[in-house]
Amino acid sequence: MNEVPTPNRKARPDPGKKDKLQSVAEGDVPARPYHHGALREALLEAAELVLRRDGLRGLTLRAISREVGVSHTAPQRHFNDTSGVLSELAAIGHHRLAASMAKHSEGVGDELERRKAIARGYISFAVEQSELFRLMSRNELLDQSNEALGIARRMSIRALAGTIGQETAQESAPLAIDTARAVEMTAGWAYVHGLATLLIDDRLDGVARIADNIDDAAGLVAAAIERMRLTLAD
Amino acid sequence: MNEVPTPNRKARPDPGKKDKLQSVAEGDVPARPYHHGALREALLEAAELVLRRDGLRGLTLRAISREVGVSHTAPQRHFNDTSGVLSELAAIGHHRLAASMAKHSEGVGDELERRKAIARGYISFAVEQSELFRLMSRNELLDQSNEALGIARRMSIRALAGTIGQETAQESAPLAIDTARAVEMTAGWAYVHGLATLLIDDRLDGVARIADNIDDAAGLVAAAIERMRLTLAD
DNA sequence: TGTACATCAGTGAACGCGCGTTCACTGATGTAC
DNA sequence: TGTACATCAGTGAACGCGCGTTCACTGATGTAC
Repeated sequence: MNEVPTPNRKARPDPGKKDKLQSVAEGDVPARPYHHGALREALLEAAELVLRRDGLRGLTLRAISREVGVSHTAPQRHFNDTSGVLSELAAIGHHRLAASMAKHSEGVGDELERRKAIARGYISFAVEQSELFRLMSRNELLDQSNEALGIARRMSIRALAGTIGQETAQESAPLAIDTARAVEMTAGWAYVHGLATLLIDDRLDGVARIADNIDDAAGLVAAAIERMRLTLAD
Repeated sequence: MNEVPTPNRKARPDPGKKDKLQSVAEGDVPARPYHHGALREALLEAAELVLRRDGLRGLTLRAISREVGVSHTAPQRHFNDTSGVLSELAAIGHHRLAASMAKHSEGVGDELERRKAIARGYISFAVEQSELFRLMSRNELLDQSNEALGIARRMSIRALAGTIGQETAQESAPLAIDTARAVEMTAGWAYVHGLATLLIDDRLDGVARIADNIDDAAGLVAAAIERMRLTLAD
C-alpha cells in the first residue's frame, strides 16, 4: 500500500535529511548512517572547534551535536554530561601541553637552556590554544574524578619537570623528589604559568605600555623568559 | 469606603510584604520603602555575598535582586546588565588587592623584604577572596570600557610595583619606568600571580604530594616566596 | 508655605531563549544455535 | 551458512528550568511658581 516504508511514526519534519536508499547513487557523499561509528571522537573534535570559535560559553552538548549533525541527545551515551566532554578535552590539552614542552626542549643539553625551552613550550601552547589552556584551569567545570584527566595532569607535570623522555611511559609512577627540588619546581611552574596566564589575559599590556622601550607584551615575555633568574622586582 | 487604600491594582499575591502604614507600630524593622535609597550599594553587597556563597555561576541579576528583596528588574537601572555588576565588583577587588599589598609592606624598609611582603599581600588576598580574585581575571565577563575598573586595575598594578604611598592618589598618572625595570616587574608579577593562581586552583597539591617533606601546598608556597630569587627548576 | 507637575525609582506580569533531561521509539549490529 | 533475538546506538518530541528583557504601571521625590 504505502510505497514509502514509513510505518506509524507521527511526523517527519525533515524527510530529506536521511536518504538511506540512495546512498551510493547520490554522489560521493555517503549517506550518514544511523550508527555513526566514531561519534565519540567526532564529538570531541566538534567540541574543540566550538571552543575555538564560540568560546567556552558556547560549548554545550547541543552545540557539539549540531556541529556533528546528530541528535542532541546522542552525546549522553558517550559522555554523561557537559563536564564529561570538558574533562576529556582538558585531558587532551594536558597531553598537548606536555608534548609542546617535550618538543621544545628536545635535544637541548645545557640545563638552564633546557629550562628556558620548556618554558617556551609551555607558553607557546598557552598562546596558541588559549581557550583550551584556560579550560584546563576551570576546575569547577571539570569532573575531578575523570581518570583520563588525572593521568594527563600528572603527565604534564612530569613534562614540566623535564623528566619526560628520561623515563618510559610510566606516567602513573610517582615522581619522588626532595623538598628543595619541589620548591624550585613550584617556583618555576608558578613563574611560567603566571607569564602564560597574564599574557593570554592581555594583562601585560599595561606594563608594556608604561615601559620606555617595550611596546608589545610578547617582547616583554621573551625578555622575562631570557632572564629566568629573577627577583621580584628591580 | 475601603479601609485599605488599595486602588484598582489587579492582584496582590503577597499583601503582607508591604505594610507601609504600620511601619513604626510594627516593631523596629522599618517597612521597606518603595524607594530603597541605597539600592546600588545594597546590590553590590548582595552580589559579593552571592559570589562567595554560590560562586560565579549563581551570580545573576535575579539572584542579587532576590537577596536584597527587590524586584528582579530593579538592578537594570543601576547597572545595565550582569557585566556591569561584575565589573564594579572586580574594581572593588582590585582596590582590596592594592590595599592588601600596601598593608603587608607598610613600613618594611629592606627592599627584598618589602617585595616578599608585597607578594604575601597579593597571595593573601587571592586566597582569602578567591572567588573575587578569579572574577578579576575573567575578562570575557567584564565590561572593558568600565571606567572604575580601568582605574582600579591601574591602581593595583601600581601597588604591585610598590610605589603606592610614595606618590599621592594620582592613580591616573602614567607610571613611567625603563625596560629593565619593566621586565623585572613582569617577572615578579608573573611569579606571584602564578603562585596565587595555582594555589587557589589546588594545583600545587600534586607537587606537594610528590615531595618528601612537604605535605601541604601552603608550606610549599611559603617556601617559594621565601626563596624569591629563583631559577626555573633545581 | 502651599500646590502642580515632571522626573526618578521600583513593580510585576509576560515573553522568548537555549539549555539539559526524560521517554518511548527505531535502526543497526553482534551473538547463540 | 542461516535465522532469532538481545543489545547497543541514535532519534525526536516534550518538558521544566532560570535567565534577561520588555512593558505599562505605581509610588516617591524634587522643583517651579
